[in-house]
Amino acid sequence: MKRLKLEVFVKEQSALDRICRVLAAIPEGRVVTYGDLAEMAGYPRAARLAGQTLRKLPRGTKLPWHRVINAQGRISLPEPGASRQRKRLEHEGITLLKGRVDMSKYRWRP
DNA sequence: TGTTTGACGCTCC
DNA sequence: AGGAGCGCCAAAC
Repeated sequence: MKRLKLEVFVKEQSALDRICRVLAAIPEGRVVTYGDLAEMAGYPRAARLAGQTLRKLPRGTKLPWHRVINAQGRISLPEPGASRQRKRLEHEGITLLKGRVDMSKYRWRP
């Protein structure tokens, strides 16, 4: 908890909290970029923070971490994670041509 | 308190 | 199309 000047108390939220909440809202069969994820979580221009945060997720998480790819439509996660991600994406009907997702088709923007 | 670190992104060329 | 260079920014040291 952090006390602000206006005598108001606000619950402090970590980037992990905020990013996880946005992450959970991404619909099946759609993707977002790291930049999108960060921005939607309230951290504009902090794309790297999104990646740094996803990296901390436990292996067994139910959150759709695999729906986050880079702005070029490519998987950024190094192997062996990349294979797991590609498999999960294809399982949701997201096709990768030449290792790339068609962003004009699958990118989710509320 | 200052530096380093990336599952990044954008602009050249 | 694809790579080099540089900017970005909260976390982790």
